[in-house]
Amino acid sequence: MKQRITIRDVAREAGVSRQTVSRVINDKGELSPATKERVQAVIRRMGYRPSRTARSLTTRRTLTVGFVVPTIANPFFAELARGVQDAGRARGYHIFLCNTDWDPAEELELLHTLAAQPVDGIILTSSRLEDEALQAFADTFHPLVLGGRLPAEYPGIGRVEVENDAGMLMAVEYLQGKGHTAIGYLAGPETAPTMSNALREIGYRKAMVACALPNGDRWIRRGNLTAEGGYQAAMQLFQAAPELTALVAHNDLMAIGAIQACQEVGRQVPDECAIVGFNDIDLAAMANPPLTTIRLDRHRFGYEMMNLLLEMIDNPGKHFPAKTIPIDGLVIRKSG
Amino acid sequence: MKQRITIRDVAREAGVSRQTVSRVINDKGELSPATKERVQAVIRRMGYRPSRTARSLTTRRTLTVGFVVPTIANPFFAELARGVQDAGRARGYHIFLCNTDWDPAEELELLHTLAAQPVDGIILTSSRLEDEALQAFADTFHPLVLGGRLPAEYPGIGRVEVENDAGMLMAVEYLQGKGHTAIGYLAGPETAPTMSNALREIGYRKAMVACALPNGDRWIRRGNLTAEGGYQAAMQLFQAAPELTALVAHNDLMAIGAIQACQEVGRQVPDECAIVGFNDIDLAAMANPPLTTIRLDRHRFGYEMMNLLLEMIDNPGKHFPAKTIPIDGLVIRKSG
DNA sequence: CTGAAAGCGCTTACAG
DNA sequence: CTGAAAGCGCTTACAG
Repeated sequence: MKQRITIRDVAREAGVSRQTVSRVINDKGELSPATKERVQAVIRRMGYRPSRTARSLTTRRTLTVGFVVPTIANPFFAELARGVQDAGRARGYHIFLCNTDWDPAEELELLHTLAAQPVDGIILTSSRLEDEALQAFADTFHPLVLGGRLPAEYPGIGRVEVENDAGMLMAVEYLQGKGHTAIGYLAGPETAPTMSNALREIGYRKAMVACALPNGDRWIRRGNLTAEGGYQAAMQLFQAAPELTALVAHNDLMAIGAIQACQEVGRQVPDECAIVGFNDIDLAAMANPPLTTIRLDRHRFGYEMMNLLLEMIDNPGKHFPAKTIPIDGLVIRKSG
Repeated sequence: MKQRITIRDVAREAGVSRQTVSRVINDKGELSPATKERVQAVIRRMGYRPSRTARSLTTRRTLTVGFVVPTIANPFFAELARGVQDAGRARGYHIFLCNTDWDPAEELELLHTLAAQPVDGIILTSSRLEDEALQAFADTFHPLVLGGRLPAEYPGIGRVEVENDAGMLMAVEYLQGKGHTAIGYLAGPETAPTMSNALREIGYRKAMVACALPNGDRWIRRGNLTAEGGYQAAMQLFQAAPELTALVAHNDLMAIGAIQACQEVGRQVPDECAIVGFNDIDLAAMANPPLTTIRLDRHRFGYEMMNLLLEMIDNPGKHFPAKTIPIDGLVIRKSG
């Protein structure tokens, strides 16, 4: 790398002190227009860019946040990431991307690494950590924003939740309206009750009860939150509960896998098995048949998480209530 | 945030100088086992973690690299990102994720921002920048690794390319073997000849010539590199060239969109229109019908880019030849 | 085997 | 409106 141009070089060249240069790059304090302009000209000419590292050391701000997801290869989290970045960009924030692969131990390790990085804050989605572990971490580092799960309030932890119950109710009511009574559920792996998988599954169970539909564990099968996982869970369900005429999936990827499973066992979608997804990822419209799904604005979700984090960074110690991302409604396409 | 524990605190607590603490955390220089152990105990007890920022300022290493993609919402780039991260993890490297949305101006701005960040190196995929702009940037900052495009060799620029020609030849030969002679191409947006879109399109054209098949612009339509883009390009092609019996797509997402288009115009896949994708993203197997596609190991691609970058970081000034990621072959499923 | 000094490139009070 | 001094938390030579 070439010899770095520092604030000292600019100062010498412009015939001012380093603080003056600092003032013009930060647009802070009173400056005579003349010197300001002169310094700016020198900066442009020399191609000077202040070192973020040096700046971070004194300001204790890194303009960097950690964004932790199970896996960025899942389009849902990728779309979330875009929202996070867009919200951060205006403030000059950069994003450290981290994947946990759903492993709680890995997740905890990552959090500590990020804290030492250091970052100004962390957005943690679909955490698999127990509430106690999260709180212990928050005691040593904050702000921390949790996306998609909803533990008890705790200082230093911001929460952004999804209206899972409302979404699931929409899905089940819609299917019931179409005459379905045996509606199964493709669930994610089993987790503690405040984690996102569980939250959505609870939504399904509540919805079945609210619609006075028979329900219980026998119409639920678990799988990874991928198309492959949905395929396998659906295959098991067809075996165990052939009476099912409709399936609601934890997410669109699993729903796409379920379509695949129907194809394989010779069930026509939607006539012999209706399928409803959740999230409405970009790909949902391109499934075959196109997916009927509950729409959640992923970009907005990411955007709100980042905005909350930024507010927490700007107002240390202040408490913010949990934010809720509304369901945008049911998008009716061809699968159900 | 709590009061930071610094090397000074540890030194005082352990009754040694700061340099000694520095030596034990970096495992560098001679230390008596006794002091080493004592200092380590204090570090553990106090929960000390060295500040990366401070360390970066003196070492001029940030253990951070920039990873620039058109959009992480495309699963191909997301899978690449996993490979990059996995290669970096062992060395303690973190990844700054950046999206350009295919905009060259945005891309250039991002590169400069990353350089000022600063990062130890940058991986740039599917760059839309002209060779001159890339070289001018490399003059001020390196190492830089380019993925998927292949400009002339240039100091400070590492290159990792994909065997587009071989892949396209496989696809076309396979289709020809199935009796197809009218094989269309779903291309990405038009770009300069060294950019990835163009490279793959050239591969298709060469393959058609090599197979002595009729070809030319009339069997090519462009679209965005998304399922939606593939859908639209395919619709145009069905209109303009109904004689086509097979379609090769720039990537799997576009191929999935093409299946959608077939569905819409009532063409059976693969009987009335065979479709072959490229990359074999995770989702390809879950398309309906499952996608026949050219397999490229995305994880390996990402991994190799990061490894090359790491080698360049470790050996400044040294020149490395372009790496080539081989095609893993044709994966025959149901769409073609 | 261990320590004192200087410095990385900035910003933050404090003067004037 | 502008500058001199100190400091952020480390590491890098240099001594001894």
